[in-house]
Amino acid sequence: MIEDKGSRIRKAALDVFASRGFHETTVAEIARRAGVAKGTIYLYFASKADILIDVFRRYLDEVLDFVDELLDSAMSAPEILAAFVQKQKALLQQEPNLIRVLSRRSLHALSDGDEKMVEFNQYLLDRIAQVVERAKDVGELLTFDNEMGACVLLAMQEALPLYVATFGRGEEERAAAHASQQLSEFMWASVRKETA
Amino acid sequence: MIEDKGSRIRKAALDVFASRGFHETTVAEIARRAGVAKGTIYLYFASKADILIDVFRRYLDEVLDFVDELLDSAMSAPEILAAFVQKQKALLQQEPNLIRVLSRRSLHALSDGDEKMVEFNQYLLDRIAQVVERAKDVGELLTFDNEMGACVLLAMQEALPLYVATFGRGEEERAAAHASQQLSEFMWASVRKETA
Amino acid sequence: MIEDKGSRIRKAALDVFASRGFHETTVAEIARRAGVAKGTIYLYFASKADILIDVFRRYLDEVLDFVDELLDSAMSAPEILAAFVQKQKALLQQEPNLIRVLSRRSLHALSDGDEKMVEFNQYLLDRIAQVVERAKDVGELLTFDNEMGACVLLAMQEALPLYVATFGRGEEERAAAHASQQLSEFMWASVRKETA
Amino acid sequence: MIEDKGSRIRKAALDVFASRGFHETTVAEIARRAGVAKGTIYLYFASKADILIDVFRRYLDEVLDFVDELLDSAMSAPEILAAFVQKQKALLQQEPNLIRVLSRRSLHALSDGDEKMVEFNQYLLDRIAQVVERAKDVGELLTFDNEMGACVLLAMQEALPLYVATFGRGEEERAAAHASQQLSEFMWASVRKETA
DNA sequence: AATGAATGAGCTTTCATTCAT
DNA sequence: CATGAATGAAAGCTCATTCAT
Repeated sequence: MIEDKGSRIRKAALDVFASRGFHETTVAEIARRAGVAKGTIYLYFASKADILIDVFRRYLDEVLDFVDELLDSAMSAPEILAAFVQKQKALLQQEPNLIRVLSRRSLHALSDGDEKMVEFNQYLLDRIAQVVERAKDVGELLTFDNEMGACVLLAMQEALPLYVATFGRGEEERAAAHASQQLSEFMWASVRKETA
Repeated sequence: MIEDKGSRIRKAALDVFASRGFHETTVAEIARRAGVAKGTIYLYFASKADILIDVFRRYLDEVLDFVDELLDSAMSAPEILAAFVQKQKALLQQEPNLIRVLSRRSLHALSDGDEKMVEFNQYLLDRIAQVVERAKDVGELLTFDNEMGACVLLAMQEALPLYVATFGRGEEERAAAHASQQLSEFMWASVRKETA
Repeated sequence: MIEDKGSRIRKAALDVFASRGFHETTVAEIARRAGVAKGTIYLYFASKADILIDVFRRYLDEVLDFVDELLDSAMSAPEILAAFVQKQKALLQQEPNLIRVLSRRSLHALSDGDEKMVEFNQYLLDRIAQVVERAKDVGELLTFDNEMGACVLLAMQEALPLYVATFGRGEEERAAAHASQQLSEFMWASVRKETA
Repeated sequence: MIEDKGSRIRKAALDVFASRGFHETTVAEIARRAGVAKGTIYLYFASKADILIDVFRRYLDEVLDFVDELLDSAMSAPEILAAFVQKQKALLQQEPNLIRVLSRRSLHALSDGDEKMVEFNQYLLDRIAQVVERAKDVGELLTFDNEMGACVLLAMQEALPLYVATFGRGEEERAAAHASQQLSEFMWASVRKETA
């Protein structure tokens, strides 16, 4: 089964972006890794930046679709949060290099990276705010600004790669599992209403 | 009183890094903004990257010194966390562009940025873990991995610029004040032991 | 028949090196003269210095190969010396600018030029010393240190461009012919045994 | 006895030119070595190139003056040639770095190096041609073009640094003495009339 | 006379992108 | 669809020279 050429390029790009960073990666290197000619890349992507954006968009779309499903389900807020963290962990373990590219905040390496980042964050934060909103409705949560709550919950995700990079050298797999489990608890603890 | 030329360059660089990003910033632009010749920059900094590193190191040193003071004080854990957030807010409001450069995680733009970032994080996380450790000793905290706790608390800081950038457009000042107040509460909520 | 692009660049570089010198020559000028883009040069040569080294190596290889042939032949010492001079004259007339680049000792303009020059000289002097050795065996020569004899014979070659540059302005062709004929005689005179 | 500052600079420049080459030498390095400020150099020399030219001119003047004396003396041609070589050897041994700067043909590193070199050569070759002329008058020499003869004799000088650099590594002193003695003999041999 | 901070022109080299084949 | 030779804009950095002190 010959793999789709676009995917080969995306995969190759992700690998090189992860190990060298966006600016240090050359199109020639991506082409070499993907086993195609330099010119071929431009048949599938408009530019080098476009490859990165595409990777992000696909990742984001998957996360967003998942969040949509969570919202449609009958799960409780802590369950949703836990599922969210699990989903993220699963994605990152399925494509380990994604963690490095996301954690490098590679989008910022783009000249218009801020705009795209803000746009992405908008989508995601809106969805998270909805989870929070609903949880509040059933009296599970503290009183706080939903938007800020969403920001905090999203920001906490960064703890995962932060922990892996800082304390998990050499045993990334185990560290990620440990961190993700703890992260779920922290997320819930930060928003739950204190029990009487 | 004529301002120190090194500071002028640092300030100019911060401004341009903030608006264009590290790689998109040219040394010529920094020089123009600082009102000095291109060559002059190299009398004060070894390279373009060196300017960024210098900005980071100064920021980090200030934060670390402050954390050291907090640890030497007799403050309680929630007070320390609040003070920490306040300090960060103060620094960022004193130099608003710092927030953008830090949030861009510009260091990652450097080829050896990862190493420096990890090193910086090490310092900071160790200090935060100490706060956590002490609070635990006095029975204020939940049981959790100190290191992961520190990661979470540090990661949550990112919520501040995230909120400002996403929801505070046009009223950064007010947004930052609001976010920082909320952030303190979230931080404490995420680690405190539930009251019976 | 379109000329090989590498040769076009080599030729253009030789021309500009000859008129401006190595350091005063810019890659842009070479590109302009060769009718290619600046970047194209780097598809054929690793660096500006590499172009010069390549020119030298090709010249030296041709001379060395010729000397090898001479040594394999049954020619007498004076014949070999004359042939050597003739060969050099031919090369220089075939590519007049070579004379200027060689006489400028452009290799010395390279930071590691000395090492390369010494290496080149080693080859050449060893071969010349062999000619001298053989001639001595048949009793044609004065008694002297072969190595110094080789140095003198090689150094004398410089008289050719020296004469052309100093006294042959405007009639290089004729001057070179005259000088090369005289040079052969001088070379032989300097080493032959006096006839009784 | 405090040394003249101009001499200190000249000496320092000669040392650095010898070890690094003209273009690789910075004015800052010369200043450091001479123990003066960068700006001070420009009180004594018009430019970096001017230092090199000055060194050459002083060397050349000394050689030319010496040749003038030789011509005024009653010495025979071979004696003059030997004296000439001796003089050159003496100068080079008195200031060993001079040999490296001269042999590097540093003047060629100047943009207008050729013009100066030709000018210098003109002076010198004219003087040498006079020696040759006189020797011919008394029937000591072969018949040949005086100018070419002068070129050959001058070119042969290069054999001295060539020998030292190629075969005298580590024992420059001894190599120079040996080479200079042999060189005198070669010079005379190349022009003397064969004795019957 | 001496200094050295400041200047800015100028250079090599890289690499994303194009397009003729 | 695929190629890869060719392009040329762009940028960091050096360093000879100047000049206010």
